[in-house]
Amino acid sequence: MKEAITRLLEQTLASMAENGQLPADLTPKVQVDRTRDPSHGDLASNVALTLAKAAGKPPRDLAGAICAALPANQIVERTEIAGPGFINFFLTQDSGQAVVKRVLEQGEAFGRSDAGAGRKVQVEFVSANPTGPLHVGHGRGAAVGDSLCRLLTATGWDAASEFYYNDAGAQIDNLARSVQARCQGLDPDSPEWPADGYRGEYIVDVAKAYLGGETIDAEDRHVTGAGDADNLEAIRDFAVAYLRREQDLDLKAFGVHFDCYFLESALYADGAVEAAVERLVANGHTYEKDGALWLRTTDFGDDKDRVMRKSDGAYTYFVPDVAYHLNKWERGFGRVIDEQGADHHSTVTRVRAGLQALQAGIPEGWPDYVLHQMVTVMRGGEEVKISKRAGSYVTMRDLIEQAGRDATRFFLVARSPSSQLTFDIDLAVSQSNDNPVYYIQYAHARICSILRKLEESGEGFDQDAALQQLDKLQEEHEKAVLRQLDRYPEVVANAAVNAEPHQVANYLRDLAGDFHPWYNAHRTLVEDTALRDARLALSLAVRQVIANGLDLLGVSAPESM
RNA sequence: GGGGGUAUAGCUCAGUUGGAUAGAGCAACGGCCUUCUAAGCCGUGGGUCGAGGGUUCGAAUCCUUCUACCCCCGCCA
Repeated sequence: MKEAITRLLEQTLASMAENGQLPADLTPKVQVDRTRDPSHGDLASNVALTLAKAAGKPPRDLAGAICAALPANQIVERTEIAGPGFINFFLTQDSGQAVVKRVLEQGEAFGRSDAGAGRKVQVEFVSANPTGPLHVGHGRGAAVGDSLCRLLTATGWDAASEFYYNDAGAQIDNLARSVQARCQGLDPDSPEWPADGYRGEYIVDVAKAYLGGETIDAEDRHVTGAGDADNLEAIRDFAVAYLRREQDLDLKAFGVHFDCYFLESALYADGAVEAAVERLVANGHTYEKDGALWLRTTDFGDDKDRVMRKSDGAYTYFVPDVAYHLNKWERGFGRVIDEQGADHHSTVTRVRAGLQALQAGIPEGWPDYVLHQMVTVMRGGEEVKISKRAGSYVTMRDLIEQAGRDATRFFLVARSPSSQLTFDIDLAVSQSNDNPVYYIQYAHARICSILRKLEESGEGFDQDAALQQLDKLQEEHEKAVLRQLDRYPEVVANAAVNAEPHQVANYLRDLAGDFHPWYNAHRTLVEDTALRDARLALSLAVRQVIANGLDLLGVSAPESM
């Protein structure tokens, strides 16, 4: 609807320019906004304000001229000039009610678009090292990243989700040594405990399983514990498989699916890391110093150069990162979004610098990043410090088990990624009824309940007939719901473009907030068949949009609660 | 010291990309269930949008200077 008005205004301005009512060289940016106050109509534009100076007319006069020049159409009932020169559009009843038909006809497709035109995009998220259970921060990444994939798919992108799985490098060695120490009966306070070892209790579980000869069935690997505390290699393989399986279980419980798990070790195995290094050296962006190989990232906007190959011969993590991203580029992902915690912010410049230094034709700002700010966990009114290496933890599994999948997901996705998030466990668990997700799901369940009631009553519902009766929707509550439904496609488009799933969450809250008052004020199953049909049609539309929106967040839409 | 983020009601947070009188939930207070589900609805109170300056018809939103908090600044990831 907003677009229709925008086009109408553009036409009008173009014809005014032809008539000489406006300067011909004007390239007006037509902006149309929804009004906050219904007394200002349905939509409003500020064109008269922005063009006043160029047109050499007072804004209100110009607004009047524009209104007078507006071509005849089916959607605008009348216009008003308000305030300093806003043009307020009051839409015809038909145009406002037509959204019900669109929703019911398009069903699950309502709100989707082809803006992405089938282009490939990859979203990488979570990418936790297999050195411990997933914690709340990973949960936020999972919720945001997964929703982002759904949003991109819904807006016409060919979206693929990916988990970069770091199964090589120093932290894995560290993990193996920690498990070995536990196998040997050491605890983190003993003097022989490895430096920087993982101190968490879960390491004990891994060690017990290894010593007990347990078999681990992870998604991509099956390992049986050798039971030999001296075999560090066997311990490493077992520990990685063990923790990988734990992460699989958590992600599955969270309803998050990955199209691809990418193994860091594969980059070493197929020579991609070496090849990247050679290319960087050949391009002249490296130098040796203090026994290490450095990349001159300062040539590409970094504040200091970075070590690629340590003096012990091993590569720093960012070298495989660069090789990995080159691989993504070569796989044809013209767009890549890396969803990470803000504590990894420093890798952004570094990876981009490395990619530029490869001189592989990769655009400068590639890839995109969505960095979510840190999650603070509160329990018993106190902050719970999360430290993987120290072993203090609030795991994703705890949250899902205690607060439920839907509430946890909603909670983690409902805020702007750039905003720090306080996850109050007591609130999520003990007062879960206060969680807005139930408010939204309840609206869906209520509508389902009405339909069950309708069925019990033996009355029928003819959708085609109902769509002819939409003019019966005259209550203010109903108009509010109609206006809200009309917004949905814009919200989805906006959320996808800005990579902000929380906009969908906010919208659903608003929609439910328009539905519940209507439900309370007016019965749907009334005697008057025409009115009943009209209200049922509107209710079905609300149910559809709630289901569509919740799906974008990975949250279920229950039929009863 | 440098880089990034944030600052909006008692608390947790929105704010449609610069629009009209700044919103929601929770918390507080007062009402509403023999009616399609009360996880709901109706009403009341609550604000120097961190502070100063600037840009313009118009600023919570943009620029600038401060202040406070979070994250990063490793030959860890």
